[in-house]
Amino acid sequence: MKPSAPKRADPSESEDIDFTLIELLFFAYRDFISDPDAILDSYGFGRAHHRVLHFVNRRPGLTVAELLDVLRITKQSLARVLKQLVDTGYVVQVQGPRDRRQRELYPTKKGQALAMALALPQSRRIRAAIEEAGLDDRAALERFLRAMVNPELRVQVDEPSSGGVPSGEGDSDR
Amino acid sequence: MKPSAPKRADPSESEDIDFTLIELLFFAYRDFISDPDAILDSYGFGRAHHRVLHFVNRRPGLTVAELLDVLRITKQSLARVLKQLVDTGYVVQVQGPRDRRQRELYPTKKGQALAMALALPQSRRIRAAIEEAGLDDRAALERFLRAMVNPELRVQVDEPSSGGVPSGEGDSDR
DNA sequence: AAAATTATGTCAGCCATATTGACATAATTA
DNA sequence: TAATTATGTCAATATGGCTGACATAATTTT
Repeated sequence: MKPSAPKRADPSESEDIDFTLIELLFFAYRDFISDPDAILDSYGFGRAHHRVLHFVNRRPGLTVAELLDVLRITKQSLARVLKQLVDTGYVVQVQGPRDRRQRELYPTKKGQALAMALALPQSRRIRAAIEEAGLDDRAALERFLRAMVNPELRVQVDEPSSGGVPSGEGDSDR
Repeated sequence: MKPSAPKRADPSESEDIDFTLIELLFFAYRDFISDPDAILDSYGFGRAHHRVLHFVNRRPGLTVAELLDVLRITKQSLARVLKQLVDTGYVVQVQGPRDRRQRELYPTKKGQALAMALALPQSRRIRAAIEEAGLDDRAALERFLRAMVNPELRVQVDEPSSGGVPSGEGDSDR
């Protein structure tokens, strides 16, 4: 234990700032999304499409409102990318069974395939990093990341796929 | 050990994808940057300003070219935000001592203060998450994040503050 | 010394993604 | 029937990226 750091007029109560981890998070996340970015480019898609496709694939059958809630973007921002994904046959919208105003979103086979292709390099990067770091306690990493999320939003983090597969799914005409 | 997962036509070689950590990284990083975002708003700055100020503060005296290299953006993208930071007195540019074409970038007191204010909530979030997760091996987390970065770029990760403080620094008129 | 290269700055324009506010339609609930 | 809700859409705006071109000053090469 160090004999109490040199007294100085710090921000707040002379609290040390963890610049190292702040910076590492920046670099790590940037490279983490660079993998799918390259793939998306060749499809004419961007990160926004990735996010939408990811969550539609992970939580098939979620409604537009739920998706907006998870992504925390506005309806208008979603509209453009969602429309493109639907038009190009990666996502289908089916009328909600109980509430016919709702549109449940499902990935098509094509959508699932792309979602997988995008996730694969990310997953590999994570796996390789865990191994390289000799991080034997994977659960601890998961707990840490979960704890980084705002408490109010942790519900979303814990609810993966919600339901089954829709009836008509094969392809989309609209 | 499970008796080999059910055979299926997976991507590549039936590799399991770690959707959980992929998603957690998304949520964690989003909330991680939400803290400074709120502060930046009140200054009329955005994330781009944050990144510039962060690295100028961390590596005082770096040149424009070095900054571009770290941020991996173009000169034109940097120009806008850097100009604003200089004009509003958060960053100063001093002519390079050896090579007078270069502009060394330094934070002013004001700039240091803002950099600190932005880093503080992020650092606190990290600290709280480490504690909450009971992550006793902080070094392992650091190794993991470092391993997430592309090997070619890890040099940058490891080189913190490079030099001393410039001569005239107190404030800026231009 | 002249020529080539380098570091920086700047202009003009484009794209992706986000925002707000307003309004329309259909379906559900009160 | 009236109010509310879920979704979609229009118009306008902001931010932060991009490319390409070009200018200036300083350094390095020839």
